[in-house]
Amino acid sequence: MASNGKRTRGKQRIPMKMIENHAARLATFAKRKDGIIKKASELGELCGAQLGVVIFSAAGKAFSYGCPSIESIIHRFRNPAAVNRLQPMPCNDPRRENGNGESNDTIDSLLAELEEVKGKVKSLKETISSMKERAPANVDRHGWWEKPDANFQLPELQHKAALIEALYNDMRNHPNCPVDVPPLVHVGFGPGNLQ
Amino acid sequence: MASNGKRTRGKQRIPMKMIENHAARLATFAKRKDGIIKKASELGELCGAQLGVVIFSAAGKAFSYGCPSIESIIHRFRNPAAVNRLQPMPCNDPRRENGNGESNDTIDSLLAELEEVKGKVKSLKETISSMKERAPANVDRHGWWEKPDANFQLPELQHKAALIEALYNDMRNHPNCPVDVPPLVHVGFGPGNLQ
DNA sequence: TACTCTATCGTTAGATT
DNA sequence: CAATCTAACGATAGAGT
Repeated sequence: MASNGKRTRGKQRIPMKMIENHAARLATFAKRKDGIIKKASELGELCGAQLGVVIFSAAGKAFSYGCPSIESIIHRFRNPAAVNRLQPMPCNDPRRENGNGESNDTIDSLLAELEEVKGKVKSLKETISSMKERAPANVDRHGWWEKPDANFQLPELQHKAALIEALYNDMRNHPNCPVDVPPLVHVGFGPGNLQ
Repeated sequence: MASNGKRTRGKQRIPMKMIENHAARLATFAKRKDGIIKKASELGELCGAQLGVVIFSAAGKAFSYGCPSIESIIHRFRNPAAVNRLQPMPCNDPRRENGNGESNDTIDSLLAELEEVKGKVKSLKETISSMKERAPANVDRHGWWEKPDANFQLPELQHKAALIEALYNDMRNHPNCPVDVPPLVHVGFGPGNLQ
């Protein structure tokens, strides 16, 4: 606890040199490795760039990220002549066989690919989390945007209705929305009804 | 100039999809490419990690960063055995089991784990697909369940409204729903209006 | 076109669990 | 230890030059 009233001191500036404390160095490595890989995936998505990142921890563990794949990036980097034939993997490339353009012939590359796929799992989970942001837990047994199933009870229906109303009102109040859209009538679902 | 008194609007959130505007895409590419390379150099410096980044712009120009060099990173990634001699192998590293670095048991278990994680990726992608099932592409720039942003135009709003109406009707017709819930009035959004 | 300037957003250091 | 939580710091979208 900081000496002032705040719960933490927040992010602090650190000198740009090897972090001496072992635990702090490992923690920073894990966070920043994830941060770089996220930035890399965003650059690929936003700008249509192809790029790859390979990171070895101080302990020697390999991590990688590649768009469309780390192997394709290394191959392209090594073969500038092939630069203009980027999107599809060349048909005569032996690595085509596993469909991902990646050769699996060393344990290191397997470990790296494993980390890469685990990273995908993480980012997919983050995607799902952001999709669910408007969804309180009790409505989230399946996902509030789905058709309610037979087990839905009234409180859940009311909650779901409130979320749908919020979406509808987002629409109604949108600047490009025609002015005469009426408010949503919510008899039977409003907080004052059928409690 | 922003409509309020401020000189700029500051950094604004942008959707994580290909930036349509060509100039904006180039500007973002240049900034973010530099940002990633800076982050990479910091990770090397702070944590003693070895890492490399290779980036191809959409136009095909290559950029790279490596610590200690991009070539050494690619070489190490491709030739784990050679580099592993330079650093002590961690005691819990599966590669220790076999002096030649290629235990079939290890490879088999890695392959199995890889398949397992790939299966997770597949099921997560299916989850996301089912979440998006009601979302036609033109409304899906962010995800129709999100609040519409300022760029939404009328046709998208109409489409979004139709989807919200469908949800509302799922509610109304649900067996546990009170019978007196009125139909959603959709003047201004229905297919016959404001086309 | 590339550089500068701000305000805001996303990242992350440090503490806690 | 890995995950979570804050608040501060650093990266950057958009506008201007």
